Amino acid sequence: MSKYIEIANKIKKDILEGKYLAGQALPDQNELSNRFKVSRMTVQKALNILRAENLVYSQRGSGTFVAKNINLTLKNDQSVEQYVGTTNLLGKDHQILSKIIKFTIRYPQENEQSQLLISEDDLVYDIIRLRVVDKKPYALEYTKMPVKVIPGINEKILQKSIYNYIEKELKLTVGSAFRTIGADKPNQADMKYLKLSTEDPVLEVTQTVFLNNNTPFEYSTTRHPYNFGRISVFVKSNK
Amino acid sequence: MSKYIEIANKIKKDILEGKYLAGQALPDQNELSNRFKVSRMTVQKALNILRAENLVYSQRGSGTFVAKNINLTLKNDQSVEQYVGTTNLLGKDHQILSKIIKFTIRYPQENEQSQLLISEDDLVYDIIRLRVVDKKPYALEYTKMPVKVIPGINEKILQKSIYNYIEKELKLTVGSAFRTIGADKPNQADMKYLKLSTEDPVLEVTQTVFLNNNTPFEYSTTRHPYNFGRISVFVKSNK
DNA sequence: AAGTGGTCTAGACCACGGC
DNA sequence: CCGTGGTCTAGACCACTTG
Repeated sequence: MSKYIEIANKIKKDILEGKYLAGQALPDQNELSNRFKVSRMTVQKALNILRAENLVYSQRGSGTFVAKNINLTLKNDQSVEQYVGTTNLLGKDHQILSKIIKFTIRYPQENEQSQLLISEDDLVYDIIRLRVVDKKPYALEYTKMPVKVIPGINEKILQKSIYNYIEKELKLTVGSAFRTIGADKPNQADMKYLKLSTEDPVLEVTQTVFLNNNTPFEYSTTRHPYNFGRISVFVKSNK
Repeated sequence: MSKYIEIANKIKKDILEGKYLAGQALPDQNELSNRFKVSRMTVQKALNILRAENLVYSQRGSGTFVAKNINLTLKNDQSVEQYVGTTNLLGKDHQILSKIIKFTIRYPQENEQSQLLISEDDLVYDIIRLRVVDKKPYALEYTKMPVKVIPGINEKILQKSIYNYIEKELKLTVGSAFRTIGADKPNQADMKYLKLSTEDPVLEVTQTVFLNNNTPFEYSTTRHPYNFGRISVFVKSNK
């Protein structure tokens, strides 16, 4: 592992253990470069990571300080990956089942072609799954994936986790996701599978998910019962 | 301005102008450092910016390539700041009005103290505003702000934009925000002010917003009619 | 004035991909 | 093998804050 990542992790550990308290200054960069026996540039690369994670912030002429709101930042650590992979999100304490409502392979529609950057000849999986957590309906998922990017999907995989298959079996890495979130009235399918009445709102998340190399591999819409929980997002200004 | 930012902007401009097409390789780092007459480290700092913005991605041994999905990335450029400031979000083409439903100053509740990192003696504004866009109710906003961080709020400011006041008058910079998003049934106030019926869902966004130096200055809940639009988020994996 | 972080250099070595 | 990006150095200068 690179030095700067190790240093970032050490400092991070110190912060989480309370060695440096919220709002306090870290040792200055010269001190850190002496302590870790590296050049100052390397220290700065380490601090860059912590700054990007919002654990610390720096003020020229003054110092580098532990963020005043580390607690929130920690919540966010989960939520960056949160929506990518329902199975991972919920941990081991819960019983997660998937009922496959539809599973076919077909040619893509126009909007699917443009979202997944594929041509009309490239086949896509068309998947509808009901996700059930602790015997309560949790989400109704409409997923499209290009076969050539994610080969070998079958019912057995769909019953477990597509994301585990992608990362563990295909050895691909999930990179980023573009999501839009909205509220909606329940439709017929929602009421049937999520067991909602006409007055129960639905939280809908539509996303395109990309691999590390920027290839889109999933275009999906997920509809949740309104009281399933909330979606967390941490947004950094780019100024 | 620093060299690496100027270089990042130049390359960005080239990409946006289509000089380098989606998926194509950029000139390699040595070439760029010759072309811009800077060291390779400086080129790399420039590329770091573009990578963070998801405009390009690099593959060791192979090259640096323009992202295949620049279009989405551009949408995201708006949405990073999207929820911070309704007025800015919607641009000049629309008529935006704010009706002040409540505006008082009081001592904070416990959850407000912990969200805003203030003590029980620090006063907060307690603001409720109805936001109206093109004569249609757009949002019902419940805002709490610490008086000592954002001094001088008055009704005139509330009728326009709090964020303009913070950035232009107080010369403070908005840094980041932590948001949670959920769907809910409408309550009495929603139905009255947003003109909803009992079957119309509400999209609720609760957020804590921070200044550049990590000081929280806003803790708010905003409730939108379900068909007002959607919230966009771009999420990068941190692996 | 002293101490802090931010930028920049010129060169080195390494890890990886593709030929 | 060569060309690519990734890391790292030792030192320099600058910008800013604080006493």
